[in-house]
Amino acid sequence: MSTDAATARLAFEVVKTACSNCNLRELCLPIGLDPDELKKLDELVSTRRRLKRGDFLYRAGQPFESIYAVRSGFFKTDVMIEDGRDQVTGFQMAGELLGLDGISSEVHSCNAIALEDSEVCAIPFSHLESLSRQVHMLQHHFHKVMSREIVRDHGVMMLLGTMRAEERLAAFLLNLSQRFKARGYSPAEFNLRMSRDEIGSYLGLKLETVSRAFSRFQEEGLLAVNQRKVRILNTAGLRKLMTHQRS
Amino acid sequence: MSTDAATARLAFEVVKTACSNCNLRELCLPIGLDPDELKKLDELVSTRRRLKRGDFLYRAGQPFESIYAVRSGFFKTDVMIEDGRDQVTGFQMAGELLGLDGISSEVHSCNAIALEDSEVCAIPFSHLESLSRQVHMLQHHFHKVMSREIVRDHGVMMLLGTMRAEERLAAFLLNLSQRFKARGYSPAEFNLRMSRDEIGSYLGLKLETVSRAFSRFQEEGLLAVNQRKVRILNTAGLRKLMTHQRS
DNA sequence: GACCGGGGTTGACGTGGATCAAACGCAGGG
DNA sequence: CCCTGCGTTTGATCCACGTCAACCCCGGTC
Repeated sequence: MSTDAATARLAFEVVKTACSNCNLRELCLPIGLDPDELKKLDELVSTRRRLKRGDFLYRAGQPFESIYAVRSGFFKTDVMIEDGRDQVTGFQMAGELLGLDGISSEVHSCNAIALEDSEVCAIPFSHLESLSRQVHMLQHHFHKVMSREIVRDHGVMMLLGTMRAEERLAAFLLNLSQRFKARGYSPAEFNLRMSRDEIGSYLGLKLETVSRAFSRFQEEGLLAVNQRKVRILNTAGLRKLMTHQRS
Repeated sequence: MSTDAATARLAFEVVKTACSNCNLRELCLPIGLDPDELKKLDELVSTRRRLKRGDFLYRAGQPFESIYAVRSGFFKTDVMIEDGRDQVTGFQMAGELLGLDGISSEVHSCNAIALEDSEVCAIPFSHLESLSRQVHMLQHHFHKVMSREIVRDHGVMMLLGTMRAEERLAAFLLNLSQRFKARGYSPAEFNLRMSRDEIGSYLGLKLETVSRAFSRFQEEGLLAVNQRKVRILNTAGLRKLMTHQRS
């Protein structure tokens, strides 16, 4: 490879991947960093990966090296046990991190799969650790992100352990809505990137139950559904349903 | 307070709380630290707290300042929603950390309650962050601990989302057994520190269902139960049951 | 030793969601 | 244009677990 070509390619990538001009920086790792610190982070986040719908970002069992920030697109993560049963553990959208599960054993413990054409920034974990030794804000923010993931998981445990089908779906939809909103999209109208089956797996329900709950919400005027297109008509109604004491 | 008395008390506490001579150090934060680094950690872990059965270590909503290492005893953590439903999110025993959920919002997001008389080491979080900027192994190990918590939560999601009652209980008992074993206790015979109701809350089941599952295991010769005393008679049988394809 | 209370067990019955099955609708391909 | 296939919807039936209720067991108290 000629030096010129290499330089050009490099320059191109650096511009493209710079956290400092990424419009997700307020949602992603760089929160609260000053321009100087941001520049250091830019150096760290050097590689990008494009994935097509259905591609695996990583698989359970593969060695862990990097965590990934979703730059665009949509992912799911799932875990599997020997007998073939699997559980979707989360859906990730722009600005969210993937791969934190791999730190503990240096091997990924779940699969991460693109639900639509997507792009991620790879962040070599050892570099992240060494940079976060220098940049306090980065260190602290990274800890917050991991902690937030734990809190989120507790919420899912609550949902799976104590809520009934319609409450689960309502909670799920409100959560999606709020995350779309945080990214500047309409909180009321969006396209689901996942199938009924994937929603069911996440919520601990069968796809038929998910479908029926959607139909019921529609009958009750809470939302309009057509395949994967969802429009929320009554947010308060959903929220009320979610916290509704059983009978 | 006289200087002598203060010194004496201090010396006493330092000895008592020193990670360097704690027999849990291979299970807890100090893993892999050299003697020099251990000494720094000793300085950090300055305060201990004793709790009686039923005491709250912290409550949801309280400001987060420290994480806690269980030195002896047994805890549960739970989250609650407005309508009063609650979900036990975990049980913690010696060497395990409590409070990681509080990092994300600087407020605890769950309750931590002692299930028996217990003792914890408080680790001021800001100090931990600054020490882990100096001691790479500590930093790395702390990240592993947080990640392990995430992986554990995914396991619970799997359990709640896809397993049936007896599979859940089997998984729960095997997990406890393995953790007792790691601490030098018998993996086959132990006392449950939690009630049927608390087990049920953790496993997403009602207490009657838990009780029935225990009885069934006993009938099948998998274990001997008497109130909270459990003896596992057939580990392989439990393990097989756990992964048993439904139908 | 009688009483009491809280956790645990067991039984009878009800029900929410799983399962099984059929049909629909939309996208892609010939 | 029709055919094909997959994801979704809807209906009928089933069953695992929840609910309700009685009873038991054990430890603590007077």
